[in-house]
Amino acid sequence: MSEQRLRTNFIYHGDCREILPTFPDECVDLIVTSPPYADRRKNTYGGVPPEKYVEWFLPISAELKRVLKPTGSFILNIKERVVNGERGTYVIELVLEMRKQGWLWTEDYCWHKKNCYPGKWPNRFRDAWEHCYHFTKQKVFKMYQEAVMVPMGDWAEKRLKKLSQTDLVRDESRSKSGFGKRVANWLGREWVYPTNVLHLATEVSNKNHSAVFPLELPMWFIRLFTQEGDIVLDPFMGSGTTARAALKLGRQYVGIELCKEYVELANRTLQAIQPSLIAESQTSYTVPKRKRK
Amino acid sequence: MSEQRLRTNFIYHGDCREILPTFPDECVDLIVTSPPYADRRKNTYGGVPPEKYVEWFLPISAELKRVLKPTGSFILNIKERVVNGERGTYVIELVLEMRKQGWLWTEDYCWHKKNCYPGKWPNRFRDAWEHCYHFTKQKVFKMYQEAVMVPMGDWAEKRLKKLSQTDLVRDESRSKSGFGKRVANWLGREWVYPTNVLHLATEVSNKNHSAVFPLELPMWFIRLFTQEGDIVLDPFMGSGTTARAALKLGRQYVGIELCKEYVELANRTLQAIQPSLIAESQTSYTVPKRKRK
DNA sequence: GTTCCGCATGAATCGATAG
DNA sequence: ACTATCGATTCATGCGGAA
Repeated sequence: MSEQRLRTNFIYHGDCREILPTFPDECVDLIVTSPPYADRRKNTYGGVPPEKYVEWFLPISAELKRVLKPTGSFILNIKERVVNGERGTYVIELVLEMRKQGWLWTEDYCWHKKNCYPGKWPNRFRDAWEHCYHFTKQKVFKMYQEAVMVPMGDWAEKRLKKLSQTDLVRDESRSKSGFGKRVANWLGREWVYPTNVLHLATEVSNKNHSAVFPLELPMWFIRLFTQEGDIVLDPFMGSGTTARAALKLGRQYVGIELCKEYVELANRTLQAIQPSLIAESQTSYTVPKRKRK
Repeated sequence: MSEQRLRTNFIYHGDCREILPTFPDECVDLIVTSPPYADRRKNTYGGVPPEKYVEWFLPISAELKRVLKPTGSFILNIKERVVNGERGTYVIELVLEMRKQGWLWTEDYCWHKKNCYPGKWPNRFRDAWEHCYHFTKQKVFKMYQEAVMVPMGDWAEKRLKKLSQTDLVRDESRSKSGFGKRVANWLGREWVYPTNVLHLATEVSNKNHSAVFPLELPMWFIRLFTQEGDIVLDPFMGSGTTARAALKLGRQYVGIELCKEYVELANRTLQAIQPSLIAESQTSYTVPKRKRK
């Protein structure tokens, strides 16, 4: 390719292993994704077996590292699948290998799924949590902690209800810098910082798509690691949850999705939210390779 | 040693690397422990640095595997320390190495610490969860799921308060098997199985000694993996929480603790709970090596 | 006896300072 | 430069004393 280009507010249709190399270096502020788990979603992705998972993912994480800005963050939502009665080790092996690639494993956020998948087994209970690994390129990165402050007391329970009613689009469109801090001041000391455990219910919504993560999950990380106008990438977009979250928060999204039906579904959903933004995506900027400073 | 012997309802004073080899093969039903985290508790333990942690622990886990019954379980409570701005990898490396030893990594329970340590940093939030790795020797092991059933509705929130007030000593001394189910019948309420996420607050009360994990934590696993009279081992006993939990639930405990003050503290606490049992420990059985059936 | 408030106390982590 | 120590930050909990 002669030059690398990034379309924002756009969903690429294709394999991220082929699409990502067409992106410029250091062009996105945040990556949030939930890749297909080992052996899952066989219909849509090759159904990577657990023993091949690390090998399959490493070239992708290398590209992700290239396209992420130095101060950016990469949130990887993943969980060890049960393989033959044991938790698979591919996830922790992946973490070790990504560190060898130069990623810093900064944190492991715990997503507690309040309503987890039902079932009963003789040797385990229902799995109600997943990792959200936080990788960065540098020890110093952008983090806007005030944007996710929560009411004093029971963050776990109360946050969701308050959030899903008011906090979504409107509050974000005011003056941005120091937004959270100002709220904190207004309310006195009623607001505290959250912990690294997120309590969110999965969305039971669409039947055709496997239940992926709830809108609140990418929203939380987008608030935490980006400012308005920043670019959020999801290389395994699925039905477009990350894009929806970015749009609602006034950020730009970039999605990649292999399955055409998902691309179309996501585009329809996004169009319904903000038609104008989607139209703009046709005119997004290009970045010549090696010309960047 | 000519014969290997196990004292139950007894706390050994010494290094578990030396004590464990004096135990017979396959003599305990459950191991629950929270070893000193890398570089923590320097005063009482050697303060194993992160890079030596795996090497230090592996001989211990090998002995633990030897003394555990084939149908038994090993619960390892541990958390990755932040080392130089990154999460340390010694924990996940340990998991990989223990599998090479023959352990099966059956599950990773998540302990959500409702009251985590305070603090504010530019790159992370407060750490509010820890691993409780569940290792077994076989794919089929003993698990009494009914013993930890919880009332339908909000297990997370309600369980703790109810438990800590009544559920402790008295309820345990009735007939044990099918405990949860029977209660369900009595009360005519809906009981469900829990998930693999435990919501428990740490105990801040004890002043002299670091609070380690709350009594509820070992109690939950002891209910889940043992029956009355079974033997529970904690090779890093600390102030005796695991022993207290075992005693309250009518199980036998075996503790090992390096620090003499902890041994004495634990013995005082246990004596206060049930003097007769402790006295009995002087007459516990011995098991000649190779003579067991 | 309740309820309410103040206070000490953590298996923490970072950044600055000192050796 | 690299390591060891110390101060600052922060909040859920359970206690004791007070209303």
